[in-house]
Amino acid sequence: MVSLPIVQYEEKIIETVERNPVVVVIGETGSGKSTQLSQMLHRRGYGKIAITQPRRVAAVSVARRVAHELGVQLGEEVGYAIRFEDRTSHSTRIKYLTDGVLLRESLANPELNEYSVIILDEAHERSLNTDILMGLMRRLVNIRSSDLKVLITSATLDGEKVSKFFADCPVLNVPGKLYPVEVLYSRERPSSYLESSLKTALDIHIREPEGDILIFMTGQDDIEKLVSKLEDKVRALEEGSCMDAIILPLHGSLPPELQVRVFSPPPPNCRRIIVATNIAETSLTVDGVVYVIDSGYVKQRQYNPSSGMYSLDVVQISKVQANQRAGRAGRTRPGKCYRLYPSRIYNDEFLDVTVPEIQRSSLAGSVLYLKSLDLPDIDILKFDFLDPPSSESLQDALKQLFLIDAIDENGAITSIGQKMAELPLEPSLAKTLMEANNYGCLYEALTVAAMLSAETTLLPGQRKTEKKRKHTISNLPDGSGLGDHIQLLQIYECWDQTDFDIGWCKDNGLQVRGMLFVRDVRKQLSQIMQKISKGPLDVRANGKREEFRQDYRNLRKALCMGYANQLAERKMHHNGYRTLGFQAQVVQVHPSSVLSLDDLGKFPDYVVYHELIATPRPYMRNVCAVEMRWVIPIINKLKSLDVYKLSGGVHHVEEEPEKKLPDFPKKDVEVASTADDRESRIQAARERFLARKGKK
DNA sequence: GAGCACTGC
Repeated sequence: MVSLPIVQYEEKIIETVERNPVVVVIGETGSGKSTQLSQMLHRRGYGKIAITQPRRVAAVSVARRVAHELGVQLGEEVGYAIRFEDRTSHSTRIKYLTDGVLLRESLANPELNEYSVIILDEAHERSLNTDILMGLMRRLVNIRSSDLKVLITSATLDGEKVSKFFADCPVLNVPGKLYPVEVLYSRERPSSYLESSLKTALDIHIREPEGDILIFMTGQDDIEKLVSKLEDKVRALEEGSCMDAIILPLHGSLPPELQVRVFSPPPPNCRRIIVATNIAETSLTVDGVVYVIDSGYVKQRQYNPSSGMYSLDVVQISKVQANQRAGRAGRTRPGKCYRLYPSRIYNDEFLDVTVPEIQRSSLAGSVLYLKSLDLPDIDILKFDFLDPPSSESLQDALKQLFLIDAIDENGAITSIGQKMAELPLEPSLAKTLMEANNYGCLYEALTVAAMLSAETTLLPGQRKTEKKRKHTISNLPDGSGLGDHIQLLQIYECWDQTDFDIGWCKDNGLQVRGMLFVRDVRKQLSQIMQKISKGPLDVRANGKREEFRQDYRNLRKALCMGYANQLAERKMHHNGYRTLGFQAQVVQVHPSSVLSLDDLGKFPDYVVYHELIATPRPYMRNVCAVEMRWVIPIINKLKSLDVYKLSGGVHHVEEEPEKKLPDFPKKDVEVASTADDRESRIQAARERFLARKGKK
């Protein structure tokens, strides 16, 4: 422990913290910042210390290590708090928590008086929650100037910017403990990064001394292709010409038991070649890696506020990401990083920092959260944060919130909106629960909301062999033809009837972890509903359920009210739909949907959808049939909407258009926002094209 | 008739 670089800087750090309310600490990998900063401040007698982490596992493992170093029982002086699990007590002085948990805490106590020190760790990852916390911290240090210290840890390329945001606070540099990594660039960008990765990996395997190889690819498809090509080539090598090799895929939808294979060391005289997504960038650390191959690409989910549509695009990584990837080669000894792009691309085209999540997500939930905090001294609409989102994105959020009565026509939060903010759900689902409580179907709505919260983790990732699973398995219910929400409800109820039998999940191809998560979420939502609901609460299944089962009318009505901004109307003579938002989109029901056709081969006239996804064709994922008479009042409300009033009478569009993408190295950023959008769409299309070419 | 980077309250 004494060998950690940060220990030598203790005096300097303490001195700087004593003199300044905010300090930025640049601590590279291996500096020990996550475990040591809190202990230093604790030793100097500061009161309760909160340290946020973007990931649950990190909060738990770092807390465990600190407790061990201090020789105390975990949960006593040192503890952690993550969703569903609070291991702290009255004696806790050092508390590790996920940034989401700290946001929840500040909902109950906006001044966070409990803490003397708040450390936002890994701020350079720019998670949505960390960005919001940074905005709140800027306000908090003014209000609690005498008794609060804030530390923010970040990466080299971002430090000055964060410092500027906090009134030019001091920046301390703490070196990391990485071995040198030699970076090698390609002369030009390869026409196929898959082939290029293959060739580079084989070259390393044949020529270079022992040490594992880590290859960064963009997704499961490419990983599987590369793994099988590598296996062929390695098998074809002449026996005895070089050491053996095992090839391991690593990505998020791999079942956990296959993921952990990368943690067991290879047999002697054998090299491991790990082909991974960016899960290996931060979430999982593979020991023994000496060579890194970096394609320079990543798959990124982005939200388009003008269409309300998500897309998953292959985009170039940022410099911070490239350096993080390279660093994975130098953890145990000096290593090499092969970048499959020229240094010119790195210098001129890569952004310094990954585009923050706040500029890539729908902000309905965040805006509702901030409004519910009721901070008179902060202008939410200016989003006075490190990288403000576009005004278009904010207006989209306001419109959504207005349509579900979370805010009134002047943009002020309503009492129902206040309650919705308490629920750890996106606003549309929170509203669905509130409506369901009125219609006597909260019991079912809780299940639907919980199932949707876990949706992506329910089905296992081996889709090659089980492609048509959803349709071919007959034992799973089909939503009675009414749509995917109803199916999700029915699936959970089947599981409930087996007394939550693990074997039942396995038999039906459902991820056990995912289903257990659903049960936890459901319980949590139920408890919060009990807390915030003053009137009678219908959380237990009671009699009269049978007639309800027929068509789930009330539940579908509640969903319709909750998803008021996610409605679609079928086109006259075919099964395409037109969304009823502000910019009508022509979309299709996703082919995986269980929504059924009527006798004439037609889908229902109206549906609500959980999300729009461009893949690249536009689809509605998770749809539910609703009735026209429920939809009409919503359409009328749509007509009455006045965005100008919602935004508090301020024209934000004209205000600061150049702030939209502050970090793009493009010189011609001062174009109108529509042209700007077009530009980025063209850019995205170009990258998709390149990525497709790479796959061939 | 078709597809899914990674987190998290």
